Amino acid sequence: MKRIERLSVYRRFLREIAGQEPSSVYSHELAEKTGTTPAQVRRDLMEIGFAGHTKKGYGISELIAAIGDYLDSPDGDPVALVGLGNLGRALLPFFADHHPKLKIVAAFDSDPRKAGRVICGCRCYPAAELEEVIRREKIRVAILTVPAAAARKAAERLTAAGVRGILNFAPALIRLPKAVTVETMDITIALEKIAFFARRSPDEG
Amino acid sequence: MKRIERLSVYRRFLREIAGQEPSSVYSHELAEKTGTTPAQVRRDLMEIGFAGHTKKGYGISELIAAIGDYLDSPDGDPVALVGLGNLGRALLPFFADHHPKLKIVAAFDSDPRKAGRVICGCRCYPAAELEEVIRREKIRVAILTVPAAAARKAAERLTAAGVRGILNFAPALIRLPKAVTVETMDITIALEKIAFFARRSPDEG
DNA sequence: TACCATTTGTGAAGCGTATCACAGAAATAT
DNA sequence: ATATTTCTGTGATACGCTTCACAAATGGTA
Repeated sequence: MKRIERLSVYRRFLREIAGQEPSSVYSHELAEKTGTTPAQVRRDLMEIGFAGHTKKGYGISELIAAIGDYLDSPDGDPVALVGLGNLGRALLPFFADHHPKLKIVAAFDSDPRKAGRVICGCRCYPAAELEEVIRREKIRVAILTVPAAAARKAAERLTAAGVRGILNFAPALIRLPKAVTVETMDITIALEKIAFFARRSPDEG
Repeated sequence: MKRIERLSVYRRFLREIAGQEPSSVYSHELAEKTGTTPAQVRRDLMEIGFAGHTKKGYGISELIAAIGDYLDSPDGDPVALVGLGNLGRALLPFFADHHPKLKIVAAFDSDPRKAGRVICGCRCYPAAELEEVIRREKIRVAILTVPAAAARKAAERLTAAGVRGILNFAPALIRLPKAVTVETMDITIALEKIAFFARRSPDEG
C-alpha cells in the first residue's frame, strides 16, 4: 500500500523539523515538502487515526510518535542481509547506525572466506548457517542481494526459516506464499522505464 | 506507467527462452513466468500493437523485437552515474557489459582524486565537468547515488545540462519540471514498508 | 458579539488500472 | 464435414487510490 511509504516520508521530514518552532505543521506544508497534496496528507493521517487541530495543524512530535506506533515494531526489527557481493557490501553502511528500528544483525554469503568477519558492525555467517541464525535471532525481514540464479532458492530458505518480508535486489521473479511480502527493486527495469520516458520527453531549447 | 515495467519483465523472460522450441508462447505461460495474469499480458501486447495467433500464442523472437521497438532508443542510451560512493561503485558492474542498450559512459564524483580513473570500463570525471560531459555525450539518463544533502543540486545540474530521466537512490525529494522523469529508489522506505507488512503476517506453525 | 479567514475531517466523485467474460478464430478430434 | 477445444482480442465492469468540495471548528479582528 502506497500509504505506508508516504507515512515513512512524512516522518523523515518531521524528524528534520522536530524541535524547531512552531511545534506543529499544516497539511499543506507537509504535502509541499514531501511531494504530495494536502488532501492526501489529511486522508493518510485520518487513516491512522491521528487528529489535528483546526487552524493549528498537526503536532509534530505527536505525529512522529503516531507514525512510529503505526509503522514500527515496538522493539525494532532485526534484519538479515543475504549476499555480500558489491551491492550487499554497499548496503551495509546504510543501516549500520542510521536507523533506530531496523538493524542488520546478520549477513550471509556462500563464500566461506567471508564468514566470521564483522563488517560495519554486522557479523557474517556462511550460507549453511542461514536457517539456524534466522531462527535464533528471530529475524523476519531480509534483504536479498544474491545473483539472480540464486535468488529463488535463497528466498525459499528464508521463508522456511521464518522470514516474512524480503527486499529483493536480484532481477528474478520470486514466488512465495502471499503471507510473505516481497518487494523487488530491479535496477535494470527501473532504468529501462526511465529511459523510455526520457526519450519521449521534449528536448530543452 | 506500470505497463512499461511489465514489458521489460516479459522481455527478460523471452530472452531466456529464445532459440528453444517451441518458438512461441501463450499468454498464460508468459503470465505464469512473470508474475501476472494472462489477461494482463494480452492487454499489454495489444497496447503495443503486437498481435498473436489464435491457438499458437505469440512469436518469441518477433515479440522480443516488438518490445525493443517500443521500449528502446534505436541506438541505445548513454547513461551517467553521479556519485561514486559505495553504492555508486557497486552499480557500475551491473551495466558494464550486460545491457545492450543502456551503457554507463561517464561517472562523476566531487572527490577530484577519483577523476581520470576508469572503473569497469567507465571513465570518471570531476563534478565540475558534469555539464560539459553530459552535453558532449548527449546523455539524457542519469543514476544519482550522492548523499541526500547533495541530491537536489545534482539533479538540477543534470536537468539543466539536458538530462530527462533520473534514477535517484538518495533519500531526498527531488522536485523538477514534469518533463523530467524521476524515479526514487529509497531503500530505507522500502524496508520500513516490508517490515510493516512482515509484522502483520501470520506466524508460521 | 458578530464576522472573517483558515484549516481539519470526510462523504462523494473521479480516474487510471486490472480483471472479467465472451465473440471470433484456428487447430484437433470424431 | 462437423463438433470440440483452446487460444486471442477487447468491450465492459470492477476496484482501489486520489482528489474534490464542503460542513464544522477555531483563532483572529472589528
